[in-house]
Amino acid sequence: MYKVLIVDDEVGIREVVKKYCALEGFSTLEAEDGLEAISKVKAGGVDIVIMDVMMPELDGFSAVREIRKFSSIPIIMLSARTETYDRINGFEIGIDDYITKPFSPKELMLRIRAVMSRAGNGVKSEIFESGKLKVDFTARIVYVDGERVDLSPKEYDLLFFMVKNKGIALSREKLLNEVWGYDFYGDDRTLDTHIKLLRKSLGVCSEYIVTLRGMGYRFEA
Amino acid sequence: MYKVLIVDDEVGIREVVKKYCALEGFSTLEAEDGLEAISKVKAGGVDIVIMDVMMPELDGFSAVREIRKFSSIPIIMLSARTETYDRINGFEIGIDDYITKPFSPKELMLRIRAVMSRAGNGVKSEIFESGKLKVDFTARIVYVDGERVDLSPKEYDLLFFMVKNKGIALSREKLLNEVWGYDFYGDDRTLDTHIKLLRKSLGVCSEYIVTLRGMGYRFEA
DNA sequence: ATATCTTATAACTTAATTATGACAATATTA
DNA sequence: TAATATTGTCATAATTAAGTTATAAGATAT
Repeated sequence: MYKVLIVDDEVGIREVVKKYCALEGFSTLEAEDGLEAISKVKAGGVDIVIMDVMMPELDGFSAVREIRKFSSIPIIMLSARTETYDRINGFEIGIDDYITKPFSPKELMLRIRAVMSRAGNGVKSEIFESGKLKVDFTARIVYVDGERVDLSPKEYDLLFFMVKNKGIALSREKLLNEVWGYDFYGDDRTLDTHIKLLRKSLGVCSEYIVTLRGMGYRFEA
Repeated sequence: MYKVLIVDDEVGIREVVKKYCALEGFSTLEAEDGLEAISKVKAGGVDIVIMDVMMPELDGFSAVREIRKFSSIPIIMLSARTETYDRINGFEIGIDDYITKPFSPKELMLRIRAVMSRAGNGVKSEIFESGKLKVDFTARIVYVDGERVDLSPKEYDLLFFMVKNKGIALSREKLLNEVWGYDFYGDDRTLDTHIKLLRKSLGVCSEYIVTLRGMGYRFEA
């Protein structure tokens, strides 16, 4: 069943949206500010977020920016303003639709349905999957054996580069240049260490990273 | 460098896409309507087109139809509608991908890259194959009789050099210089030993390495 | 055929490369 | 700012490969 997270500091707005969601057969979850919203999305189980722009603690745009760091969940913004600035800004940070206050609950429901179907049918994430490993490049999420695995930024970068170049022998130099940048002149063992960390994070999938002695590594899946 | 032609009548959208292209290292060109788009594609130098459907003068679909008469350039459509009709119609006339507004620029960039790599920027393996031996230089993998064989770095280097110079008589001196380096003054038997190891690894394909008594070796395949 | 030269092989020693754990420096987040 | 997580460095261990030596096997020429 669809779960909608309603984020607004005004309880009146939350109640209205909640009521209409119930009529449509969606279950709901509420949050009073951006921080609460972030932790509820992180906790999982949420399918779509309806978020107000103006809120105490953490405003809507900032909250979306945070959420987009770890999730590609559909987000619809509620904005009191109609200016182009908001629209552009919103799309830039990755919202899926916006609606200006005052809005008719009917219209909001229509938008929810539209975004939902788009998320399900149209827009597909770029995903790599092989064996027990699944890498969602769009959401920046990695699953090992069905379980979600948290990787550090460098681990992500390293894994992403290797997966994108799977089956290709990658020299240590190439990896350092591409993942760390051409201006990195660090320790010889830095790459080893991060390969070690990545392998540890990947658990049973660590074997996909093959050591090519005297050369570098290759990702095989 | 990649040049992206952005076709949209809304300057706001053009600006956002332009900005993200810059972040990705793509240079951009703009057009306000279909007619302008056609002439800019005709002028050349464009690698990919991002085009809105709804535009004055000449709409996106009509413009694509025109462009397809003289060019197979990758085209991604921006559509405000989600209806199936648009999708089908779009692919029919030869677009490469479509994305519905509102869209996240991040996703657009992913699509651009996907279309780019599909258009032929993908990595092709450099492979040598003869009889029962197959050498994948890109993956750095050797197959003998369909089975994968693990070679040590020196074995790889030696094999790669011999395969690259197949059919040519290679003196011991030449081999030592090229594979070991001009500064190597080692034992006389070092080369023998590695030829032995390589032959052992190659199994039934060991006969491809022919001994030229008093001279060196030749790779025959 | 056999003396002589060249190459092949096995066993061994040395060298090089990668993996790892501990820690310090740095950046992030609450 | 304090707490936390991430990144980079270093010393050292583990692993794998390379090089050397002695000897055997095989070719070549006389």
